[in-house]
Amino acid sequence: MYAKCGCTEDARELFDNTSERDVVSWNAMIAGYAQNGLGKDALALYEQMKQEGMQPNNVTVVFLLKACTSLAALEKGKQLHSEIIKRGFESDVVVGSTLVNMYAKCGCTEDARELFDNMSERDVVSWTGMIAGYAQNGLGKEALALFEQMQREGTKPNEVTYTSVLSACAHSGLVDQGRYFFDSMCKNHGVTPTKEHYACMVDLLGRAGCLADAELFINKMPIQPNSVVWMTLLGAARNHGHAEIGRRAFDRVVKLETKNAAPYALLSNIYAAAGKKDELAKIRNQMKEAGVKRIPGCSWIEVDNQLHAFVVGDATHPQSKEIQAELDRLVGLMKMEGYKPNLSFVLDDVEDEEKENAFCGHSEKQAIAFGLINTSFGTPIRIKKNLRVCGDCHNATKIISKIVGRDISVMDANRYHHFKDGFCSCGDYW
DNA sequence: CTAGGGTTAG
Repeated sequence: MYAKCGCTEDARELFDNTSERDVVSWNAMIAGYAQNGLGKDALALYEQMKQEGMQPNNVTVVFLLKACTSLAALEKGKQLHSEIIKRGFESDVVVGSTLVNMYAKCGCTEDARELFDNMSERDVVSWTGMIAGYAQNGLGKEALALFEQMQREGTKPNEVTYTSVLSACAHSGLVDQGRYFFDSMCKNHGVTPTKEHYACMVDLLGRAGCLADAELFINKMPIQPNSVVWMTLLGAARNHGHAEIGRRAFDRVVKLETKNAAPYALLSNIYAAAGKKDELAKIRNQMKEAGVKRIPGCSWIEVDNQLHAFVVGDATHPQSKEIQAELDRLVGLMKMEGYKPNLSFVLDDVEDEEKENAFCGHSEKQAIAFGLINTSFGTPIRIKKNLRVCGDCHNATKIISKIVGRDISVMDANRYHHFKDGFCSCGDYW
């Protein structure tokens, strides 16, 4: 009960003081960790569980898999998979769906699909999970093909399925298909669009650069648009450098979410990219007046399977020299590419205030510019390409993608992005 | 024989 409410510490105390613990108590505690973003603790507790001779059941492994998914701990997930086979939990629909999800979210869509095809039983959740897996990895066509197959085989899509389908269209630039599915969902399948569906449509239109359409779409919504919808538009305005629409979306978000720093960061990005220093300063002031605090930015970069994290302002890390060398190399590449540094690109002699400005519009290039310092980062997340950049990373990704001449994948504190053909697919990753 | 799986945004 405590664990479900997010009070994992209280739950743990109670758990530790319970003399007779059965599988259900262990499951509840592991679930508490896994569902509150404490994947590592969940996995650690499982080690303890095994040491104490307690046998996991099919419910235990579902939570453990969820922990692996949130940590993108693919190797651990694979170990669990073999344990699932050994213990005979494989045929459980829920376990199967969770496994498929784990593989897909770790970027292994092919493995996920093979598992999915071999499942003895599939329900609407299994189908939706696999479709979402494709969507999150930018495989829009595969997602839509599976959606067709699902219907052919007689499973009726529900509102979550449609959310995944629309997200697949958005992440793959399938604008017309997305519009079609949105319409047919209402007319032919009796699914009333929710705010999630509207957010997907705004994302779809916004990503494709149809910002005016996206704004019009919001203004015609029959339900009250929430902050997520406006944030989606603001994000799209940032990505396409549209200051006017960005400003309008920003004003809406700030009214709905007074303490969120994200809209300030996004609007700052727009103004910084457009060189509007006056506007940038105004936003900073407005943020101060509203008492909104910036969450320190953290960016990661992976080069040849080595993952490094960067935190603004931390110059004391022992590995800072090696990282600095790697950053210098990347900066050199950028310059060769004819990239023109803006704002405070030059690291050593920036004023503190400039740093603040840039931090407001924190982006990877600015992170690099500040010589943000590495802290080595535990388990590298599996990725097919050997270079990754993370952070509030849109601009940086474009640049670095161009430099290395191929698609790259990106992560920030919460999301995994894969850039392909100018579109970015995002999924939860952290 | 209860628990457990899929969705949106930056």
